[in-house]
Amino acid sequence: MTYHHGNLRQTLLDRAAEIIAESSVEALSLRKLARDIGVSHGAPARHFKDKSALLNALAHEGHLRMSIALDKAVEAAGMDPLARHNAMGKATIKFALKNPTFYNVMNHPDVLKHADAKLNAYIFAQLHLVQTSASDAREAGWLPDQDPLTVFAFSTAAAIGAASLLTARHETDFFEGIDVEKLADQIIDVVIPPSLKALKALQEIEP
Amino acid sequence: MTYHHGNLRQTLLDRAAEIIAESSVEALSLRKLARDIGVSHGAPARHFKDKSALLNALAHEGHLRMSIALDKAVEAAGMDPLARHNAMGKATIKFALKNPTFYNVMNHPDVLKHADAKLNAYIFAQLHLVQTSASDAREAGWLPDQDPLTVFAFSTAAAIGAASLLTARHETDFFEGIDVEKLADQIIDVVIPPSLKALKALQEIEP
DNA sequence: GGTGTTATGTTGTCAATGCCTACATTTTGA
DNA sequence: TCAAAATGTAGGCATTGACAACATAACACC
Repeated sequence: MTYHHGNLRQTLLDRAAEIIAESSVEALSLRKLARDIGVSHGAPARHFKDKSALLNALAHEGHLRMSIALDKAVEAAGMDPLARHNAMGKATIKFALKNPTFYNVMNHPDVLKHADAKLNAYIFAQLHLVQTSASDAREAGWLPDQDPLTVFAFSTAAAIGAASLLTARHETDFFEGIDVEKLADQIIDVVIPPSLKALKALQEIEP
Repeated sequence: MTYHHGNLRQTLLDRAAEIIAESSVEALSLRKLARDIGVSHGAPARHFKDKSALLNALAHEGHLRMSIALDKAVEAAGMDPLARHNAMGKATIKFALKNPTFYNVMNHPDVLKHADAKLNAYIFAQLHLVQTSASDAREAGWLPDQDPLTVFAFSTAAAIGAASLLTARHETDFFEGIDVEKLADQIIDVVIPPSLKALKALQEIEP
């Protein structure tokens, strides 16, 4: 009856996300995906030239959602540059914890390898935002002795490292029974004090 | 003439590493691997039950080499717990930069997913070593206000995050023309002062 | 030195997959 | 209305991972 599916593109993306969540990126097969949805094995090609193209689209959607989450968190943090950068770091890890599927796709080596120009530009722009945020925090008094690039790379490394460490839920789970969200916040608070005020207080006490 | 290859197992591993270095983990095919070496397509099965088994073996070799590199770096750092932990962090990133192939295999999601018990145990043990190192540094005066788990997770996240950030050599190369080894060292020095003396000096100046 | 056993490699086969092409049906818009 | 574009189908092809049956080499033991 309905020869045309109507919204196959979105259905493909949704079901693909489900399959990846259940197993992994590698386990995703275009033919199985088509079978699941109840459409012929050639149909997906009309919407995604390639398997890479589909994963690319998923990664893009993930980046969109993540940047929205980060924006929101940063705005909620107010005007203090340290608070904003701190919030950005925490929000990054939180996104990874709450959206493991998207996060996995976004960081999968094969996906990154075949990322198209648009996706690459998006990633680049996002990194640039983090860089600016780090520089702002530095100019407000955070790590004044380090150059801006080091400060940026340090905070970025901590955030993505924490995300990858805490989302790694394979056999060797080092964080069994631990509140990883809380741990994530604590990590970021070590990276950058949660406010300019906290930074000053820290400097007063140290002698 | 020589119907038996003689050391097919090692040859497979070596050639596999080359192929991965040239392209990627996904691009590795058992049949192409066999063709390259000049052996029938069924031969690899005698040495590796599975494609996963081969990658597992490669990952294991990578972890072995890395732990040797870390041991060496830590011993060379002397007795100061801060210097040792600092050296461990730097050596981790350096290993990733100098052995991108092994590092990629070791951290590839598909490889981790199919890691056998032995490999998992090895990874677990390695993490435990880092945890001990972090605790020692903490007891020597580093970040005394944070709990040991936070201190461990913070330093580990920074190291693996820096490794992944600095080895990500895709289109969007944010670190074009930058001395990444130097940057890596600077990042780790922000994470943990390179010596107990440096830590004290830092605390004196701060007021 | 012969011989049975194990280790190693070969060949053939199968199902699954990604991608391509030719074709069918629906939708659209001038 | 009807031609063109969009969307879905069906079949085919080369590649791949895994398996099984077989061949040969290496080795241990008498």
